[in-house]
Amino acid sequence: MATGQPYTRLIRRLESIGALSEESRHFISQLPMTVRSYKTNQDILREGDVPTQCCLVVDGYLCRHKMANGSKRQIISFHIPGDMPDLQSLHLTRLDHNISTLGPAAVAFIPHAALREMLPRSRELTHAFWRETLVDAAMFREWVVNLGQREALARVSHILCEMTLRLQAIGLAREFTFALPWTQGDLGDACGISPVHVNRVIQNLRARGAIEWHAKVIKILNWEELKSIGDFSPEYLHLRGEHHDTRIEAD
Amino acid sequence: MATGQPYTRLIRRLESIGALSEESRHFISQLPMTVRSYKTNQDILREGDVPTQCCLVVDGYLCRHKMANGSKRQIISFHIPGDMPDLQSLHLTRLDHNISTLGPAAVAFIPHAALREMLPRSRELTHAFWRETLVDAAMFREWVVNLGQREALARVSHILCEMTLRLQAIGLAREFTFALPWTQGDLGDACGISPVHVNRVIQNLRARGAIEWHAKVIKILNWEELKSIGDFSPEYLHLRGEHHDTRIEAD
DNA sequence: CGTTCTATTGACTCGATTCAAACTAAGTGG
DNA sequence: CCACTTAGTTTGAATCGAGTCAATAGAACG
Repeated sequence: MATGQPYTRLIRRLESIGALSEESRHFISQLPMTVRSYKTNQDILREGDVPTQCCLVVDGYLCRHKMANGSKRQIISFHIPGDMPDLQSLHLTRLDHNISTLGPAAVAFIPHAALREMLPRSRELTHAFWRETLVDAAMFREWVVNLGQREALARVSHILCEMTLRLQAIGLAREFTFALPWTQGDLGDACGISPVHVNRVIQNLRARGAIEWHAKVIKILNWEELKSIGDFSPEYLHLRGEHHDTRIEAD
Repeated sequence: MATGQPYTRLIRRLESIGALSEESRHFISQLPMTVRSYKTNQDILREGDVPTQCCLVVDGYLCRHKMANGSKRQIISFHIPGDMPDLQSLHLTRLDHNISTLGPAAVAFIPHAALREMLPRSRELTHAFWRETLVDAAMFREWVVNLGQREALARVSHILCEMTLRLQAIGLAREFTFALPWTQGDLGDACGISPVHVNRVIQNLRARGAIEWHAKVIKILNWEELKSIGDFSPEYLHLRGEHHDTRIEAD
């Protein structure tokens, strides 16, 4: 996994949903960034915080989560390199959820001031960043559908499908195999099911020959079946290119 | 329910999350709008559509929803006067969900062209509209928590709390009483529970003396208890003003 | 005034949770 | 490098929240 410069990650992500001009890429490469490393399950931001900088995932996985009833954790989104999980803090001062690592991760921080100075100068980048937050919202909508209307087996399959395409879009999931440092408990908190049941679901998927998952590496053995079990259609990801019926060609 | 001009609704909504200058209010009042009336359960936009205008709720309720497994409907958000449920269409060309009425409604349409011309001229309005879409996303996040971590009684209570505050914020829910043209089935599609179970939950809330609901009018009898049952905290709505522990003063 | 949609109630079933225990992998310190 | 500790995975049994099916009652509509 070549680390690359933080801004390379960001450019690649922004380009996965829309074209960027040479000028925009230059603007981004000029943004000041401070990179920091985190261990597993470390909080990066907490509910109620008032951030003065935005974070950008460079390596590893982050998640956003909220607590319900004081103790139950709901994971709201997963974030991969190139994502800016708190872009919203540019316009909403107080954070309404937590941001933490899942597994070790590297995160870059960009001061709000730098972004606020850059955006008015580039309509294309304003557009791109705004759209980034809108795609974020689109994923939440699908997450709502996932939790509200699908049973456990489909929920888990759906999330695995989403991760596959998102990782492929930034070049981190060749051949349908990728690192996934989540515990089964994490996945349960994302799907709204108990860790015990996650385990049963995963064994079901293994028995069907749909996936292989061992030592924090997952391999999708039967993409079509996983999509079908998970009732998955990729339109909501608003990725560029066609329908992504199969991403095999996206080597 | 005084109808008022469409732009009055919009200004009021935008001001419920942040201040607007005189100039901004003027810009908005100059936007071209075409108002149309709809009956109950009419589609305004469908998944896959490529809108060329944004819609603004003037009167009544809209909802956004997606289908899962081809037949199950998940309602993703409710929209009240002043909301612009497809603001995102400014930057995401293809709609990934449906927008329909719940009960009769009046909707104003604003051409994308007019908004695209206005926004670059006003940093405040770009900020305000962007923030509007971010608050939208914040409500989705809470919706995810609601579906993922709370049981049926709490889910329903939580949504009723949310509607109360949102309606109060635009002056449509004095004294904790307001019109709600949803069927129990609609509410079930929003909470991810069956219509039969919605009925049982409502009767439970009635028996506790928490609400009264009859003839499409709901009255919150015990706000504190409803909040407590629904595990409700209003921060995610990002409304202006303090903590909204009680909104009685917001006459 | 019948047609249709919505609300209500009861009985049965099922997916998922909880509790508990066993097992395995991973990490720490001596 | 092993012994100990801790975190994560796996399995089974009992229980429960919610769904489904079905039938009835009531409200709204033309």
